[in-house]
Amino acid sequence: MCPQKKMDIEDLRNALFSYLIAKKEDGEFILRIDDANQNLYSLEAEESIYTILSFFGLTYDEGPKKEVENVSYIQSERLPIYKSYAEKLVKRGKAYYCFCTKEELNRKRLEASEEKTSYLYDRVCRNFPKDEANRKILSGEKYVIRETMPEVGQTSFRDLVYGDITILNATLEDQILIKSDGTPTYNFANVLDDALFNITHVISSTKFLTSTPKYLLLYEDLGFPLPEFIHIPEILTDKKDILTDLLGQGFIPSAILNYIAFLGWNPKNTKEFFTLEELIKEFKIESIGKRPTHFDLKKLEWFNKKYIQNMNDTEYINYVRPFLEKFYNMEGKEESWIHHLLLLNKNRISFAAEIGLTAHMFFASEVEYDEECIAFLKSDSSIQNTLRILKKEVETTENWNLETIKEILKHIEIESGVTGKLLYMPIRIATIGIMRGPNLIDCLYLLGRDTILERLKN
RNA sequence: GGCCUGUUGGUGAAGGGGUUUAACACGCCACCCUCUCAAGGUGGUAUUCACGGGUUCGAAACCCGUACAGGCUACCA
Repeated sequence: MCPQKKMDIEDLRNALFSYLIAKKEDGEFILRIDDANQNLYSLEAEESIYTILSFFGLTYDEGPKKEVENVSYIQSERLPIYKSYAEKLVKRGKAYYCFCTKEELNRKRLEASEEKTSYLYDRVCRNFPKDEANRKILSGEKYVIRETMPEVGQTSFRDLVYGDITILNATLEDQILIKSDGTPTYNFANVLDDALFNITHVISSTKFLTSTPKYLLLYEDLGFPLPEFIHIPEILTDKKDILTDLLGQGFIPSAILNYIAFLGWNPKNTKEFFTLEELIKEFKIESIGKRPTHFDLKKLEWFNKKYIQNMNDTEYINYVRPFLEKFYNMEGKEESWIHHLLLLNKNRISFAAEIGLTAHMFFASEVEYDEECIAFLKSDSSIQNTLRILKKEVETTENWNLETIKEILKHIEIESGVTGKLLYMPIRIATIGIMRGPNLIDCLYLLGRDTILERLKN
């Protein structure tokens, strides 16, 4: 994991797939923090990795918390190791010191691009005599260590998702392993760490697909056994920080995980609900897709709604209540009232924060009618009479409960002679202020006698 | 510029030469239920698989081109 920006949806999906593959293969899921570049490091980002992984139940078997044989999984603490391996490669003739400056290289690259040709490092330092190189280094001259790439032939590997990938060696640059400040490049550090930690399955974004032959060559030069390579498709989104947003809106982790599992994978049957355990059982590397997928909020909302519907009442109340309390002041509200309100919205909301919208009518200090309401109130001559009777009935009702409210409605029906929509809609508009909402009787009950009389004043 | 990968409805996708008049799910639309909305139920929603050629008795599936998209081509990760 990369501690440069907060974990987002694609990082989570990648972690999920890695987790599933590790469990599937009876292996270990290892967390490594790739913070070799301290300039780009962000503490907030690193912490988000721990909190999010644990929040989603993707527990790692090994990670930065423990130290194993004095080796931490945080790269910055192991910088000397990379250097020593690079030196080893130099000794074996698989790598060499290079004294070319950035300026020189940039100039050459620019010239090449002006001529519309590609530039690969021209390998001027490749055949530098060793003792002279050592002399330069001793005298304090800056250098990088580059890998000696083969000039002819091709390099192939089998990706478990994308199949056989072949790259011409002539297109490979003598890649830098150790930068002039002595730190390893990302590519080198990763390959070395993966090898040193005996990583068997390298799962990464398709972004690294074309770099993989380079990694492969590094494994060979280093003399390590090759891992399996699994590249997984990109997730296309038009927004950033989606995950933070989702969590803020109260989306359920298991619902997010369930949805995310389908981003680049599917069970090849029509099953759609999966727990993490079921995913472990049914996930197959062969079923990972090749094409980039779009993140679809609507579908996630549907999943989340289904998860809400599957909760029992207690679970549900515990889930949404914090959000209700965040939006509205619960002072003086009875427990049973809060529960009634919450439950009334159980199959109306897609995610917890939506309670803020659906419960609005019970907390608004005043109701404002929109044009549709106003038009309706004028649509029939019986309406004013209905409301007049409603007011009278409410005023004379002592006990305010679902039963008495039902009776009130019955009385209005008899006295006014109207039924159906013409009976209910005016009451609905006059009390909750909108034409759409939950069951009227429940609404009236929750609103309470006083609020209703207040709203019926005008 | 070179190289790699991908392209099935608005979205996720199944299907890997013939039972496909392209499954299933989201979305959307209509209807039913109903005081309204939501939920639930029923149905509709792809003149056909990016395009053009080829192979074949037969192609969404195999091959070749083209287009488009993304990635790599950094002393970024």
